[in-house]
Amino acid sequence: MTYITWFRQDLRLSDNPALTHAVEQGDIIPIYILDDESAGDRKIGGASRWWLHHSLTDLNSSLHGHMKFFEGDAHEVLQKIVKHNDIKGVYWNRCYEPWRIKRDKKIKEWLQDSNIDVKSFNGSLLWEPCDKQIYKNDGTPYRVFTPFYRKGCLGADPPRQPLNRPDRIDYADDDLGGLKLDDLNLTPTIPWDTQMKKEWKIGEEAAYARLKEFIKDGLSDYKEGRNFPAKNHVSRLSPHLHWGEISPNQIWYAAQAEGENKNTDHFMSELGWREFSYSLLYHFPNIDKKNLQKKFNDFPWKEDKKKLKAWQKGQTGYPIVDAGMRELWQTGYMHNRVRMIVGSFLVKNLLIHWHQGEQWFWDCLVDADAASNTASWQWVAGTGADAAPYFRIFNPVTQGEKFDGAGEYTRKYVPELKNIPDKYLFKPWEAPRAILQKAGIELDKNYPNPIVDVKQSREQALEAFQALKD
DNA sequence: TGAAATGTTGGGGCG
DNA sequence: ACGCCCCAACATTTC
Repeated sequence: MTYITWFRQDLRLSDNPALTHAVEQGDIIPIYILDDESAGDRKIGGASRWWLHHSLTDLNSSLHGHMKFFEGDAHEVLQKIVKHNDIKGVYWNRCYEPWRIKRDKKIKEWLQDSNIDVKSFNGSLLWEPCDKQIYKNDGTPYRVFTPFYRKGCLGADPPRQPLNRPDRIDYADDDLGGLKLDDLNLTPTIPWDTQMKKEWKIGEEAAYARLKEFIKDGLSDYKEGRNFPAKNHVSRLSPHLHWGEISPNQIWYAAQAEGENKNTDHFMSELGWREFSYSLLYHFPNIDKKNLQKKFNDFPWKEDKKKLKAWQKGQTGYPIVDAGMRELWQTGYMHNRVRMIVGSFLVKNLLIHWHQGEQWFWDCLVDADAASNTASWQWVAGTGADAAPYFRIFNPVTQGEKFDGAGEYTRKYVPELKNIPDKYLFKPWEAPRAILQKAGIELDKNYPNPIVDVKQSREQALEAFQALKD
């Protein structure tokens, strides 16, 4: 009896309901399908492919090299597998991107019609968006985070306790063929991943170690510390969580075990934001393209390729913005506080459409996630559910001074400003000539002048937003 | 999970 | 001692 475990966004052995179910049935064949064909314009981005490669390497090694790799339309791939092999069942953990829901539904129906046992499980969310417990009393989904989380999530049945890793896994002899992992061509042809390699430890064991380390070093001052990008007080679990190297259930209960206080509560509510994003994507499947608040549809966004490029490359002349964008480029990650700052800058100072930012993040982030990325960009743009109000515009100078006062983070990623005094670090254009000279800075030579005036562009944005209301 | 403008308060300098 | 002004510090309002 042979059962297929189809790994997708659940690249782990512990707390994996589909895997646990499969090994209880009999011998398994673990498979992974790189399905760019069904993904439309949501093909996995560059940095994410890099992560995926290493995560699959790790998982395959935990599976003693038994993983089979495929590429192409998942439905067709599975049809071929089933045709040439005696498969009794196919199991997976659910994904929630609209294109995956559509695809998986078709596959499920076809397998049922073919009399092959098929089951899907919840392996990625604490509360699934289809759970009627987390709808409002009137039967519609929440559009505001706080009641969604407090009343909806916390009022519902608690999340599943994490499952143990299966004691033993029996592998079926198979004749599937399939590709080698390297054949999926997930790693870059030009070596832009040198720094990323140094930055991350990838895989299930590394994810769990990161969780333990965060709980030991970061959680106790999470609520305040999470705002300071130079501090080590955020979990950095997002890529592990996106790829399912660790489950939200494992994180949830590990945090809860530390006892209730403002820090654990706040950290757990951040998992709640992830749930909220998934709920929004599920109920508003166009969220990656359409403004949730329709009144923004007529907003006069600017087309400005040059400024967009300057933003992408970290050459805006605003040091905290540039530091963030360079962190992203070099490491595939950006600290949350800085994500808000660079997002606000793109949308509200450059007046460039949030789609542009979202797409850049999609390609550059190792934690790029259709739900979190689109919901968060809509949030920062003010177009989304429970969004930052349109008039909330971050001042990159003030934010830098407030959250990176000593400049440790900014100087790390913008080393050309290493020697400028703190007083001028976030506004070098205001520094007296002598100070710039002493610090070895020549504006527009080795560090740009601001590409936009924040005060003026802020007023312009407020005016444009105001016009929408009228 | 803002920022800037505006309003309020209270301490200290000073005639 | 007192009133007046200044202004920093804090609070509130507005965008």
